[in-house]
Amino acid sequence: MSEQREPVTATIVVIFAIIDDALQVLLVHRSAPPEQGLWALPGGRWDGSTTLEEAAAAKLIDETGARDLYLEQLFTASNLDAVQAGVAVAYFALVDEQAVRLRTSQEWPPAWHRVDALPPLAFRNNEVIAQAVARVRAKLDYTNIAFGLLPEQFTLRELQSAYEAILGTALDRRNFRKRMLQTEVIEPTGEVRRMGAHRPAQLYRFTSREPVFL
Amino acid sequence: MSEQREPVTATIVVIFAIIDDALQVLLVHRSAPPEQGLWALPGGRWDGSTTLEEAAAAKLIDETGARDLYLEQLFTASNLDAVQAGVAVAYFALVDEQAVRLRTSQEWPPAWHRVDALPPLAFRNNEVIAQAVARVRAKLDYTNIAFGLLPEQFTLRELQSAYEAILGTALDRRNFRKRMLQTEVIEPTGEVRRMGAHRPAQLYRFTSREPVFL
DNA sequence: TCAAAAGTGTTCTATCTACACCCATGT
DNA sequence: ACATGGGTGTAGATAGAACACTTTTGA
Repeated sequence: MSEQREPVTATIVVIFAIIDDALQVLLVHRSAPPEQGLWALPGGRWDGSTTLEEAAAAKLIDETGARDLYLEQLFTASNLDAVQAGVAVAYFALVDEQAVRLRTSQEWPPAWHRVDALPPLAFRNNEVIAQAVARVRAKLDYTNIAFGLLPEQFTLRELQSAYEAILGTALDRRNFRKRMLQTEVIEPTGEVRRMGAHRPAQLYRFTSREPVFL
Repeated sequence: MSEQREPVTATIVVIFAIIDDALQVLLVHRSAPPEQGLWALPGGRWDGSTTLEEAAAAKLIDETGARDLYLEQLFTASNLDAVQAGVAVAYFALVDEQAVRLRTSQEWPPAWHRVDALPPLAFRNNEVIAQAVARVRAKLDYTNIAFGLLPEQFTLRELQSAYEAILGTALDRRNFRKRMLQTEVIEPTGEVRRMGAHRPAQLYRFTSREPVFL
């Protein structure tokens, strides 16, 4: 019998933001083997000194500089890379791009990539991202998770653009407004935003910034 | 700095069956510390020589003797027990009670317990089971996963009883039949079952025994 | 006064819910 | 013939989808 090393545990995080009216994901450049030179999801070894969720949150804050973000576990995969036995616990996160400050020190800094135009990815990160996108799309329908993607105050148009970017389909303005208000996902703040030569837009906030099922 | 041991990885399985018109879960008795004497979900260390899913499936077959079962990953928890750092990857499974042969050799053999009347459980297995029940309930509505709980052929009444046992609510016979047939989840086999002094019941099968979304 | 985005209601359609009677069989 | 569970259709309510014009502003 050969000596068995204990399998390693890692966390990886799919970080989403809406940028240029598109759903984008944060990728880092691998500067060392394995899979050197490819883009990959941020992640790292877990040493057991925190909970998994705390480790994922720490990674997220490390990459984005932002706090109070939406973070949810996706699934756990074994043997994502063939180098050594282990599990990777995948999370996904939703961040407001305006609250993010990426690290820029390295030669290849982390960068946003549209989910519909991903570069070649390390390991099987394509599948992880695909699952994450599917989960977010599904949850848009029956939860308020969009709060993770938007600032404290926003116009209905901005909220609808976020939905459309994620779902990849156009939505009817009137029906969208009706649903958001009837389900009490959002409420008007009373303030308006003046932007350009047209009627000012009412500003809204999420009635709750905790996850809520509709 | 203290020496860090690599965190351990374990799989645990919530095995469901419909027994006596109730949703029941398979528990094993802990004969050694920690949590000695309590009931717990079956599970064990993962050594990395297989995929996680294979390890969970092996545990399931080991406990039930049945194959071709429905198995799905639930979530991964860290630090479920306080003894050593580690992660537990939880799965849930749906089995047809008629296909199960439990091990009976031990003094305290594995046993079925109704999910609405669980004994004191080791670790935080209550939470794991609660999550599994919630997942199964939700998926009954928009998938065909009930195929995991039923034999090849069954009457509509048996299928409905399974749904009612899981959801904990009564369903309308006519609407239930309509939905099952319209969505093509099941189809009549042409055979009937004679049971007692009344009209024989048509037998049905699932149109697919692979997971399908409706 | 014009351009540009914000704001607003109604009709139609599809889906879900509620509900009661006849049918086939064994004893 | 009777008791038992199996089988079936319709009407009302609800939720979702489609759709066009008026308002407010800055230039």
